[in-house]
Amino acid sequence: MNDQIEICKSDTIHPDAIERAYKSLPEIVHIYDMAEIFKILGDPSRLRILLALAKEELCVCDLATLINTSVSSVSHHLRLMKGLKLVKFRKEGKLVYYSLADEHVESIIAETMDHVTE
Amino acid sequence: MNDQIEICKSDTIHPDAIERAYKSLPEIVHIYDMAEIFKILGDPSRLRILLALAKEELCVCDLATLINTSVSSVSHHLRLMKGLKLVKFRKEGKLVYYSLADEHVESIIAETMDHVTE
DNA sequence: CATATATTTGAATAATTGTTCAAATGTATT
DNA sequence: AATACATTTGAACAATTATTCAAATATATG
Repeated sequence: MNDQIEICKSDTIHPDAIERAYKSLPEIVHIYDMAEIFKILGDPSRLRILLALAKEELCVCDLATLINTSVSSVSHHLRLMKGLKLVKFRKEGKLVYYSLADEHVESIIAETMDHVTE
Repeated sequence: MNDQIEICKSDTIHPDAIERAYKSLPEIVHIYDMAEIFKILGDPSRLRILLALAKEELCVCDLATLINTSVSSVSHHLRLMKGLKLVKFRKEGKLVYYSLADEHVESIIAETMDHVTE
């Protein structure tokens, strides 16, 4: 076996604690879903977009002006966030208006803001 | 200028909305700090480590067994999370026990869990 | 229909990152 | 001291990703 090189010799140092912790873990699929969301939130440009949308409904062009990047870049970010249901949109003529999909996004960011400002 | 190719022609489609949104944004440094935290949370292995530590204090070896990866990999993850004050540790002989640094981490993950399970 | 503007999309590139491997460090035990 | 085991560390590699550029759509207007 390959594992023995890296894995601890005494395979289970605290078997009971491991067992309890293991049983408390959410379903693996939910863990992957959460990781995907956090990965999306882990980019300053996207965070700024979401924070802006928490305050105002804005079109793609507004967002590009606001965070000072290309329209294309903003559009790519919005596509990712649409995919994870973090933002929603409505079309009005040439323009596409984006806004937050639900209040969870705000809560998650607010909680993290608390963490970094304390 | 280079900008004119990508930036919208009508530089400000909704100047008032942009202004309001801009003023509501947190300081840029906090946005970058938050992004760093989310980036760290955006990995399934690290999420599992944090979720396990939310339930039990565990040593590096326990964590490696629990999430079925190498000790080295776990150690690298823990180093990153230590750096962002997401986990804390105490040494006891050969062993190093890790636990969550504060309850914010749990709240952030819990809020996100709500989002993915609804 | 032709033009103008907003948005989307796909490919390419540069940068970041998770894991592995090998070696080093720290701490007990014989 | 020497051995054993837990943990850390650094370098290397493969995979992922943010941005840019160019081109394609979509929608209004002259």
